Order: sequence, then structure tokens, then C-alpha cells
Amino acid sequence: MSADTIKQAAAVLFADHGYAGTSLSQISGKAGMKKPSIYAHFKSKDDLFMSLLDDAFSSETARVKTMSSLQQLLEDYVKRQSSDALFRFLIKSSFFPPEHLKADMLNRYYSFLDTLEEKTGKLLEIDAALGIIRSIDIADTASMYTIIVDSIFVELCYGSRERTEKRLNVAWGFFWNSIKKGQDQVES
Amino acid sequence: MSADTIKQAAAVLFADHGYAGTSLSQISGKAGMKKPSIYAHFKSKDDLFMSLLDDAFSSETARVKTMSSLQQLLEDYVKRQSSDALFRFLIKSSFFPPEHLKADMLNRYYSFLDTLEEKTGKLLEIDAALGIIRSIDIADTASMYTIIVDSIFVELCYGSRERTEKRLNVAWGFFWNSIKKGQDQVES
DNA sequence: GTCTATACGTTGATAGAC
DNA sequence: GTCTATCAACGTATAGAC
Repeated sequence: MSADTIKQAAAVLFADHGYAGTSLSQISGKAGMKKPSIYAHFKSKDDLFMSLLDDAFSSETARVKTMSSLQQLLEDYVKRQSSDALFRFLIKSSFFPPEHLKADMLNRYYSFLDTLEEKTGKLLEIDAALGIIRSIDIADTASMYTIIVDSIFVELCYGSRERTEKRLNVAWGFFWNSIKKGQDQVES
Repeated sequence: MSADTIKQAAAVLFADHGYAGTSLSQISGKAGMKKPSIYAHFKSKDDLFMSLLDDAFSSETARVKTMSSLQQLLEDYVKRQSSDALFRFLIKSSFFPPEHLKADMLNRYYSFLDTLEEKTGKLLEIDAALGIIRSIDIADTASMYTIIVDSIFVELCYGSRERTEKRLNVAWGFFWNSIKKGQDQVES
């Protein structure tokens, strides 16, 4: 289907140049058709953008719901930074929403964050029950996890995989060391 | 001077709508003059943008160089999120640079990051010498600090001061607890 | 330094033939 | 569904009067 071809082209361009920085002629050009053809599939530029956003949030929410380890999700994000245009589109658009669509977007973003924090809480509770981690404040720890996720997203914006991986290792080291059982921290 | 009036107007608009999303007519309108008057002070839109960016990086670099505590800088960022348009402009522009100015910007950004990590390292070394913190890997810890800074910047993009402050408290709690002396962590 | 007037490309979007 | 042709509006930028 050519609606899909348009979406794929738009994802890349929106991710690289933003909403305002991307024109419909650029999108149609990349999709191999003329500008007016877009209107056979989408009502407007806004419609195309929001449609992409829905796809992206659905995909990420599904991913979070089926994840089985906190560390795995972070590594998954790093892996997808170059290959998954829809993911890059989502990050950049979330950080910098077009002003007139901001309200619409924020609802979806917060709903995604809720899913993430809820799932994080559940995984932490399992680890706590298994005795892998110390008794901790689950809410604060889940919050700290999303902080790491966001900082990884920031690094993803700049595109250097090397830096991102280094950062991930440092962040995860601090995080896990703070919550795991054992006395590796003792070194006074 | 009216070059300054233009800059102030531009900072707010670039921060809110981005480079591509802001037009020279919007800027001149907010500055109380007509569009062509801008060209009496700046060669082009790019010139205005880069001039603003230089101001912003200079200001932030100076701030980092004179900071006396890691926690203070974070709190300073939160306080300025609503009042300091140039600061908001810098964050948004750094996260999402216009593609054709990206290379130019990245140099300045990395130079700022170097200053930040260097200063962070020095402050950590002082605390270590004073016996306030445990012996740690200074480089990793400074890196973890910039992770927290970035996550605060992300939150600043969304504008809710309440959420930002909560996040700052959680992040700082984890960070300081990981490096300070004493056995507050023991709770197995 | 600020203005009016203007040049000229590009934007998002529509009409209508095929 | 895709195209050509066209639209009004807006973009950056310049020329030249005051």
C-alpha cells in the first residue's frame, strides 16, 4: 500500500528535520510520487503527522508491555537508534512537538509514560520478591529508571552509538548497584 | 539597543517553535518593528540564530565555571526554566538543531559538555579530599551527573515545574546516596 | 536605522482530467 | 489513486526613499 510508503518517508524526514522543517514535497519526493497524491491518503499534513505518532506510540507501548527485563529495554533502545525511523521520529517529536499539536500529543506521551512506570514497578516487585534486590521504594526506583531512559533518549538524538553505549553502562551500573543485594558498594 | 530587542524576541520564539517554525515576521512583530529592519542588525536568519546561540553558550559556560556545588547547579536550572528564555532556547536548539547548522552547533555543544564534566570532576575531587564522599571513579561519577542534568533538561522541555522538581529530588537522592560516606544504603 | 515596495521561490491545499 | 495545473499565503531577502 502506498499510504505506508508515504508514512515511511515521512517518518525519516520528520525525525531528521522536524515538523516545520519538513515539506510535503520532500515527503512525496522520497515516497516516489507527486505532492497532491498524498491527499488521497491523508487529509492534511497534521493528519499524516498524528497518524504516524499513533503508530509510534502503539508500537512502543506494545514493546514495553512485553518486556521482561529493565536492562533489556534500554539495550533495545540503543540497538534501534539507527534502524528504526519511527522510533527516532517519536523521540524527536516528543521532545519538540509542533506547538499547535502539543496538547494532543501530551496526552499520548503521558499515557505511554504511565505504562512504562507501571511495568517498571511490576518488574521491580518481582525482583524484590525473588530477593535479588533490597527492599526499596518502588515508586522512586521506577522514577529513577525513567530518568535513565530519558537520558538515553537525549543521547540518541545526537546519533553517536559509542557515546550512548558508554552512557548506558554508567547509568545502569549506578542504578543496579543502588538497588541490588550484596555489599559491593562498601568501600569507605 | 534594538539588536538586543530582536534577540530577546527571537529567543522566545525559537525556544517555543524552533528554527523552522519561527519566521522573521513573527520575530520583527514581537520586537516592535518591520521585517526588513532585522537586516540592519543581522545578515540573515542563520546569522541571528547563531548569534543567539553564542550568547547562550557563553552564558551557560560562565555559569558552570563559577558554580560551587553540584546540587546548586541543578536547582538553578529548574529555577530558570520559566524565566530564562535564552536558556530554554539553548536546550531546545541543542536537542533539535536545524540540519544545516548542526555541524557548527555540535562543536559548541561538546565544548560546553567538556567544561561541565571537567568542573564536575573538580568538585567531586574536593568532596573526596574532604572525606565527604567515598573513593569513587571520578570519571564515571561525573558522567552520571551529566546524565541527571540531561534528564532534567528533558523535563524542562515539557514545562511542568512540579514534575521537574520531583524528578530532581529522586535523581539527586540516588546519586548522592551512591557516593556519600556512611551506611545509609544498608537495609538488606 | 527604519520604513515601503518588491522580487521570487515555496508552502499547504484544491480542482478536475485520466 | 495519481497526475497537471493552479491557488492564495507566506517564506527569506534586497533596493532604495527618508
